[in-house]
Amino acid sequence: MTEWLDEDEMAAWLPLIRIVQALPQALDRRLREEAGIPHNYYGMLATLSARADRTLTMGELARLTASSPSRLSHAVTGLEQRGWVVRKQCPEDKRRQFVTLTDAGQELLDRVAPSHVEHVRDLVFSRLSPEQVRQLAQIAATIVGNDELGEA
Amino acid sequence: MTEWLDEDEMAAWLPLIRIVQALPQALDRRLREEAGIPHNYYGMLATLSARADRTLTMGELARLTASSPSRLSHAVTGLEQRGWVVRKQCPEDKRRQFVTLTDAGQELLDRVAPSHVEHVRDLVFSRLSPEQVRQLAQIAATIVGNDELGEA
DNA sequence: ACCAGAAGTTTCAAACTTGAAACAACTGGA
DNA sequence: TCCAGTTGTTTCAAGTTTGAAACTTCTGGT
Repeated sequence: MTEWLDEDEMAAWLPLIRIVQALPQALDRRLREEAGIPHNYYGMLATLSARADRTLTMGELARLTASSPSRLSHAVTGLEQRGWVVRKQCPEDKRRQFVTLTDAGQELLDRVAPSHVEHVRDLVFSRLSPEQVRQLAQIAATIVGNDELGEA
Repeated sequence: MTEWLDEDEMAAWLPLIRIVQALPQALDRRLREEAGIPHNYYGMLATLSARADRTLTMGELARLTASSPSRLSHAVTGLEQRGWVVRKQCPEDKRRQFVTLTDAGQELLDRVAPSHVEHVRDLVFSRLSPEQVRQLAQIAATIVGNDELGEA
């Protein structure tokens, strides 16, 4: 017997499902206008940028950005064509490929990040109390702790 | 001068961005296995099903599911080919099209819904306290209240 | 009644994503 | 050493999403 969602859960689920649908779309649209790339491409660049050497293997980057291998391969091809990342062979294990953020990629991030952050603030944090921000951090961390949603 | 995200906001943002990326993917994959349709197609059927006459216009359905007109048009074409919805002209305003969930569509929902609900519970609610569920409902409703994310 | 503009929907071409299959390189046990 | 199995990545074909442009129908002002 399946247990249905109760009233409180439903009151959380309906707006949450709306958020996971509409939030990435809103971020996507803005980033496409400003940088010509989708939101998760931006996430890939930002993830590389957070590394000391701006470098990760394809597999690590796929895991960190919750991307399928196939999707990441296509994405990196696109980013490489625009000159924002480069691929390099891993000398120790020739199956692997390194991906490195280029200077041009870093410049793109530097240019786009301020407006992106402002957008995030507008969409998510502007109307939440400091208390709610802390609650959200707790809740979101708990949800992400689920194996299927994959720990970053 | 752009204000950067503070520590608490960052602690909320990182897992939240992970959720909006990974949660729809997880729901998608399961629904593709069980029903052969993506998650937002399921959302369209469920939205129609919640109506007394199982009917909405294309525009209303697009708004309720946060879909672009173009995307909805393609989606409804696919759902129509599988026999789960039908289009009908609106007699009062011939620009509009009604979309109605068929019996076959309702049967699909009835068949798939229990496992889908269980999945949602697994991914989101299983580890949250009742208090956190209420907090999440508040927070999510506030975020969805933002105009750009569109009220349902 | 006319007609400019608005509203609702679909079509178009290009881009992105998907799972499965193919491919290449490493690993460990016989 | 050999070779089955595993791991990391790319290719393939099919399906989905996108914004813009096209199309049809309605509305309000003249």
